[in-house]
Amino acid sequence: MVQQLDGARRAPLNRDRVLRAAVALADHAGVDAVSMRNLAQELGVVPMALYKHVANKEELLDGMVDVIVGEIDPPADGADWKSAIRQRILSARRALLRHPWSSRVIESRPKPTPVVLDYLNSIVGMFRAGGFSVDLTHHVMHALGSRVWGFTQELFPASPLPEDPEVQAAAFRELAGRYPHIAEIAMAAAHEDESVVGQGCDDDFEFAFALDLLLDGFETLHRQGWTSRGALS
Amino acid sequence: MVQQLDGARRAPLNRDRVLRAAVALADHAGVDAVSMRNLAQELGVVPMALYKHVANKEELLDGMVDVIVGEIDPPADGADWKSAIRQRILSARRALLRHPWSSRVIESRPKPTPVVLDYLNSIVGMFRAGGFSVDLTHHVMHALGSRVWGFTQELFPASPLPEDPEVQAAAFRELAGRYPHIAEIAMAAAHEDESVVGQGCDDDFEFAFALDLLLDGFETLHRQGWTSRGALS
DNA sequence: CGCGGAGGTGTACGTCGTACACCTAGTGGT
DNA sequence: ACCACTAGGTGTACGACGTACACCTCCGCG
Repeated sequence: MVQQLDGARRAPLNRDRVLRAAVALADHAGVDAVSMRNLAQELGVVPMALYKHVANKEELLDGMVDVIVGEIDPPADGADWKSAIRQRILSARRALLRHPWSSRVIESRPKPTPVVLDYLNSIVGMFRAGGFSVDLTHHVMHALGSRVWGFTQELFPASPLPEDPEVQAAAFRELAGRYPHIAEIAMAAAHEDESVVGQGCDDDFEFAFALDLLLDGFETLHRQGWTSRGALS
Repeated sequence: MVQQLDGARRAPLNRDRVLRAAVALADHAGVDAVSMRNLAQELGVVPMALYKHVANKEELLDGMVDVIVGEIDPPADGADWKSAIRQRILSARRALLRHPWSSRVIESRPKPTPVVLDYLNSIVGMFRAGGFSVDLTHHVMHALGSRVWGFTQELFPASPLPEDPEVQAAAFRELAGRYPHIAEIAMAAAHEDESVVGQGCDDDFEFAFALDLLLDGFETLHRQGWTSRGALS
């Protein structure tokens, strides 16, 4: 029988438990709270114990990304390339949004893990299966950039609006004075979701807008038999 | 007269000198080397002295971004919206590339400084001056994302290739085995610049490719009188 | 003359990642 | 039955880091 003489003996750690705990910690306490020390405490273990399962903190972060990538749905087969890729990327986006810290972490990784490469490889494959030339596929992947992950950098990182409508109005007046054009489009966003100065933009809409713009562009180029030869200066 | 009794008395620091020194330090030693301690040493001063000119490290980083944004050319007037914006963004890109660390730092800033808002405001204004509706301009800015700054996230962060061609070939064979689609497009990139396995991609080409794809898309929507009303589900 | 403030100093604290030596319990070989 | 080996967990320690706080030292102004 399993020995548990002196109280409940902890099941031994393993890489997977460490990574999942790290993800959970980041989810509910923010990614900044993910220090080796905090994480160890969360697991009821001394900090150095973690190093038996991950080489160092960088590898821990890589592993956390892998966990998120693991949540992305597999490709839907039977669909045309465009909607298949669209669905897949939107699935990636859903995974990312479940873990708001993950886009920042993904950006920060200096080199892709095998799991990441698998994902990218499969996206590339979907373009190829759709009949895209190697050449076009290459450039198209670049054009997608971080959007393959389902996110775009926020230009205005959505600072939470002040509660007091008085203060809010004042802040807005100042904005309008100094940055009239920004104020104008901020207004438009607010009107769209019919609140006074709403929660800002509908991020999902913005994402889909940009994604579809790109995919449509890709489709056109593909149909035209675009090659980089013709485009080079 | 200026006192300099005991040897050359250092000219007093000021915010600007601090920021410029920080940029210079990041340029030649990498952004990770920009610690308050290192920076202070570079300026021949004790770490805490910096806090008389910058509130804290976050503000220092903000200031460094401002320095870079200050290097972006002002809008070229007299041109149509499309080429004016194109030029401006490519100028931003040139500024960024002069300081390779800056895209990472820009990404990391939680809220935009006035200088950044000025830049964004002026880009928005350029779309508006081109006749874009407030509505379309808004979405178009989102679609641009980090590309207004002149960068896209690198999906494959360009790890320096190993010197030894033997090792290089082996690495490539493994890549080809596990990630055939990626290998394929990597090959294509290599062929384009006609080296065996070249320095990888022509980033400038990739950037312009994606930027123009977007700008063309924007133009089409603009001409069609696109509004978000019609696009909503 | 004196005093206030701008600018620079020195010390100290808490946090971080992690190197290194150590311990411990369970396993396989003989 | 023994012992060596090892995977996993511990404890201590070091050198970064950002920065709070008390202090000093001038300069210019009244």
